[in-house]
Amino acid sequence: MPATFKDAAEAMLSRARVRLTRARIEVLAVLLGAERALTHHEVESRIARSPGIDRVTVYRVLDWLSREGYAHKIAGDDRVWRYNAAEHAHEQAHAHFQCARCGTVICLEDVDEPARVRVPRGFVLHKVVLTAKGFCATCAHADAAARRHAPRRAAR
Amino acid sequence: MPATFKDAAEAMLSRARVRLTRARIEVLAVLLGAERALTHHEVESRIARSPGIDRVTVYRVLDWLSREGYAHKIAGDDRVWRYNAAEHAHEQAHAHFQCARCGTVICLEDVDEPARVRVPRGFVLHKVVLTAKGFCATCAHADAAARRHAPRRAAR
DNA sequence: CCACCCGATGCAATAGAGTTGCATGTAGGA
DNA sequence: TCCTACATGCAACTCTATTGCATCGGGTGG
Repeated sequence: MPATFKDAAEAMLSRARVRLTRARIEVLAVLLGAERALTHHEVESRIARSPGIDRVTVYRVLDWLSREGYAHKIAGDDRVWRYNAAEHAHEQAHAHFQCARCGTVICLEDVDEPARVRVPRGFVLHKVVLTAKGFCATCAHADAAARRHAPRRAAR
Repeated sequence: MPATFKDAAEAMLSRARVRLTRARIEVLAVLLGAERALTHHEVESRIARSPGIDRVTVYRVLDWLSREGYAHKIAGDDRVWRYNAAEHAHEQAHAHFQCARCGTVICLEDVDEPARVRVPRGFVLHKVVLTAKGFCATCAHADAAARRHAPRRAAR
């Protein structure tokens, strides 16, 4: 992890009323340096080197980052939270791709439009989330290979 | 739970190569009689009366129902699976509303269009899921009331 | 109509993500 | 520099869901 991410993280967090702690800087730096959304576990292991920050602290920092708007908290189909740095404040058409095989989550950029949604009477709509599901490149290859060896057994 | 749901469940499951067991009928009947997606826990307690079916069996039956296409398995933000009977085989623009306060999930009918999504090279897109987030009617009321009493403290 | 077989079930133990309570440490303002 | 509110470490805990294994039973072949 280049020092630049740590610097960037520090710069992002340098605001009044925000406590600049090592844990926050390190975690945000990890998120900034990631090419995809990371799970708590992944964040933890990418911090590993250096004195080490407690599991629980990482949970709390991730939670704090998402509450404060520095990160997005994404629920996957595997019941695991994933986080990514909220670089571009894409408030509107927010979309993610989720691999049905390995769980990988990435942010999608090319999204046409949010699509209008009507909710029942009395309900309040806050936002609409688009989730694309399928296989990531790695898993698409693996799946294709598996099918070649056992063409009868389709990969669910 | 009217007997009609149980009958309907039994009719749906009466197919060759499908074992018609009490657990499957009861669980599917519960889903058919539900006005919204139910958690495993809710399904279990709605079955409660009558001899009682094991927790694990309910898990396995729900899983089986979703694998066989009789139900949809929905991942919520609270790390709890919710299931609803797959009455109309809405393969395309599938949309759910999810309450950010109580977790309630319902199926949405009024959805404009699936919205085109482009995925990175090598990725395979299976389907696009629309998730609307906000407050259900009950929680919208509760939130409004809470704001009146403590207007400074916005609901998260 | 009955016996047999494979899939379904019950029960207990286990897995794994995330949370909470409490004592201690520390960032940052006065 | 001192103080205080907030952040952290540690351990115990919650909760949903899964797995192993012995037993049961639905439904089909004979």
